Amino acid sequence: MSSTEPPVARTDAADAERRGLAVAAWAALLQVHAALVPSLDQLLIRRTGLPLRWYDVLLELAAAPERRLLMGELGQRVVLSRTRVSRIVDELADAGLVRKESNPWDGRSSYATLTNEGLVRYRAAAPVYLAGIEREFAGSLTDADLSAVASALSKVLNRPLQIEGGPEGSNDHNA
Amino acid sequence: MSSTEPPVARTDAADAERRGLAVAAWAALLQVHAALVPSLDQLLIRRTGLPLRWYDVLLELAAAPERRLLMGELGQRVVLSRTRVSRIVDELADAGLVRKESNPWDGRSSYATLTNEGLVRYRAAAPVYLAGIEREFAGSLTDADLSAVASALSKVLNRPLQIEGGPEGSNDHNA
DNA sequence: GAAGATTGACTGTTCAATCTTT
DNA sequence: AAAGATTGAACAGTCAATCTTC
Repeated sequence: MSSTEPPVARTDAADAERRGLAVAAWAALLQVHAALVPSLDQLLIRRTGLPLRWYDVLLELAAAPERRLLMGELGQRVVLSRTRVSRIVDELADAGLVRKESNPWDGRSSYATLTNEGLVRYRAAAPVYLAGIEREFAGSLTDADLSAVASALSKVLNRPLQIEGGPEGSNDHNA
Repeated sequence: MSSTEPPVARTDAADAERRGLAVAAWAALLQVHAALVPSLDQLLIRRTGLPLRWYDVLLELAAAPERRLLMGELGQRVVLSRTRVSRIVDELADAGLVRKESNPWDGRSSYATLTNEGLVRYRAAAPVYLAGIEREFAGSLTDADLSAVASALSKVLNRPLQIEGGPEGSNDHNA
């Protein structure tokens, strides 16, 4: 197994330091997420009546070409399972913020289309959410901090999915 | 860095750019979390039988003075609600990895104590988790990236909780 | 039979009410 | 009555099975 290792072995000390750095960064990410997501969710609900899961969907629809997307496309953009998209769009349709329309060219798929009221509600919520991000997250950080975080985390995302090699079990947790 | 605020009001253009940076960093954090947490959770379950929520609790107990913590302390360290700590510790007790003991000096509170088996299982799981973090997260990043992420996100955490000023509603979402 | 989507049952989390001890 | 913790009911999210259309 020499191919994935540096040409010269790292020292144990360097390895330990590297691991400490990795854990510190990952732990901080988890804690920030755990602290801020519920807080921003509550903020949005209090001030706009929209929970975060609704906001995310409305955001994608508002940015889409005809203000509509196929359910599958929508799921990909919001990083949601098919099941969850289905359920959330149902909630939004009940609330009148989204309309479900069939696709005339392919009867299997269907569109989620933003209604006028949905657009109004989204536009009212956007500045609240942005202000929340600034207040709870970005407010503590310099522009350089923000750039560093964005660029580092983007690298993580743009990496081809790591598949674990091994005999046991399947790992299509994202299927 | 004489102050965290600019001496003169920012221009609209600078504001917009700042907001874009903040949103990009926040969005990247959410996406990394959404992609990696389920993946690491599955990895841990497949290879060690411990779900991530168990691992987090075992980690804190293993690092604690007598390998035990009051339920409340435990909740604070893992960033979990009282209810959830209670439920997870029950699961761990059923599995024999933790023991619940009463506090002789204060009958209201109770300790969660790591059992020998719990310690063994934790020690077996730790390298799996660390390797997962390196492979899925840190592997894409330089040491400088990791330091920048850890330092920036720590600033967010160490900031005194932001309380929203305003007449409406309470905001004790973390009570 | 595969793709797109939905449904029912199950697991996990949260909210409000409760119990006990201080 | 306040602090520490737990419980039951409601809610959200996931997994496997299903339905329809291609």
